[in-house]
Amino acid sequence: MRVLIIEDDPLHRSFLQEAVRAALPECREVLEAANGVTGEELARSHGAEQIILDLQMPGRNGIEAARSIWRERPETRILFWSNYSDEAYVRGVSRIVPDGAAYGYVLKSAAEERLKLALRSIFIENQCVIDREVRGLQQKSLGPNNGFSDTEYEILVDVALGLTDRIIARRRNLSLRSVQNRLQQLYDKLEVYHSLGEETGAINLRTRAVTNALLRKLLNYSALEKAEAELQEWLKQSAVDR
Amino acid sequence: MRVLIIEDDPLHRSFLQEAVRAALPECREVLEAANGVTGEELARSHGAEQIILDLQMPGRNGIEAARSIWRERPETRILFWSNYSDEAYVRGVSRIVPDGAAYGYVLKSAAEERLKLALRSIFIENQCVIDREVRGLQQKSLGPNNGFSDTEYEILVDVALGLTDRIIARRRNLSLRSVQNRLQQLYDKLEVYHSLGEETGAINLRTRAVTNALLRKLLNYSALEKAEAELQEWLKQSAVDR
DNA sequence: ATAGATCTTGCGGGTTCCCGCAGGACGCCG
DNA sequence: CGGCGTCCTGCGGGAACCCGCAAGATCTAT
Repeated sequence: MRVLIIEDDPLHRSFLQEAVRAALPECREVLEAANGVTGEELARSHGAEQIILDLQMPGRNGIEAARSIWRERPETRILFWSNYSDEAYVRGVSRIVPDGAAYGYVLKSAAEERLKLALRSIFIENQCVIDREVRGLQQKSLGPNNGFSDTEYEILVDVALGLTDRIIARRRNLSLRSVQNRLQQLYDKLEVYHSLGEETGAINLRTRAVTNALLRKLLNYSALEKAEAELQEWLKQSAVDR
Repeated sequence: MRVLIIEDDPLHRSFLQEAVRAALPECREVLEAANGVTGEELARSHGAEQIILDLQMPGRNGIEAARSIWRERPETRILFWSNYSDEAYVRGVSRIVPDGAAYGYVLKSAAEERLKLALRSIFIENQCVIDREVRGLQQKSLGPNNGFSDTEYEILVDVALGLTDRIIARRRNLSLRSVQNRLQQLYDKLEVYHSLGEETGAINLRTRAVTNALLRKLLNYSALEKAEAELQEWLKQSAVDR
């Protein structure tokens, strides 16, 4: 067996190296990469089947790397190893995991023992291991009760990117009014109205919705970065269409 | 000599412990805290005069901790030890450092040797040590040429918090039109107009300004968090006034 | 199949935003 | 002192936003 570690922090990298050697004695080689780009290259050139992946890295982040790795070999087993359980990350991961793939999500704050257990479960038993805390988020956020549906999330992102209602309508193939309806749902769910004092009209709903989403970690830097890239792509595309 | 380490990541904590012991043999005791709150308590109860402080921590973050520590004992020597050189952090630190205080800002990605040198310079020689990269940011961002003046930054924050022009005017003691003038400067400096395709009117200037600021790390989570707290404070205050 | 819930769309209006224009206040310098 | 640049301020108008109302469309369930 061979394991690839993609992690930018050298301390965490050597810690992972250590943990892998201890938990997986059958592992005969451990590769290391310090960022997303070289990580992908290594994964491709060595045909890595077991990967430990940090989500937050400068440049190409973990989610992008995972997506392109899984696109080539969906059976790759990936353990996400992250500092945070931001809803933006959790959502991003859920969105890209292929059907039936074995993966894991363990927080860096977890005890070393948990990490080792997760390593064996995923890489040997081929089972999913999701940190309890992350699991809770998944259920809450993906259930339609309290959380945000995919379409609502799309609109939220569009608003955050600074698109006009009209452009959002064009991009998502909706009428202007429908976009505004969805916006109202958003304002409701994000509790934009109560976020300031009771001064009516004291608030710009649009930007406040975005910062509320940021404050509750529904959005974060890497989500914005990714969304921005997709938007630029779409802009090029739609310029051609017209 | 006694050194206090405030850092949430256990790996980095023990690494710092090690580095301090190696670089400062005259240090007879090293205290550790895993978050801002207990860090402040330890600093107070032990009268710590040398502190190594992580900026990004859950809950009470490094900037808040530093501010309250420096408020009590401005002669405390603090080494900021951070993953990032976001302009938001750099600006936040510059804003709170007392006159003549010795402090340092070293990135976690720096070589171990740099860290040790910085430790000696700050804690023994009482000299400031600012990472080159951070230094560059400081000069660029605080000079009025290319960067943002304090008043512009204030307005940017207010916009990000979702305040209306009218409320911003009231908060900053300006007329409505002045606020809007400043907004136009902001849109200009943040290059809001060119951030999308040349489609005129395709863009909501207000929210786009915020995300542009986020994307270039002029704002980040902890800056928003802090600004939100100050806003709530002001809301209470102004409710009393009225 | 019929009723009810949910989603979409159009219309209309009140409000806020964005900004050009122009007048006034203040400091600087020859 | 008279010009000049910079900032603050008011006015006005076009555009975008927020949202109540109401008529279709779609889907579900009994």
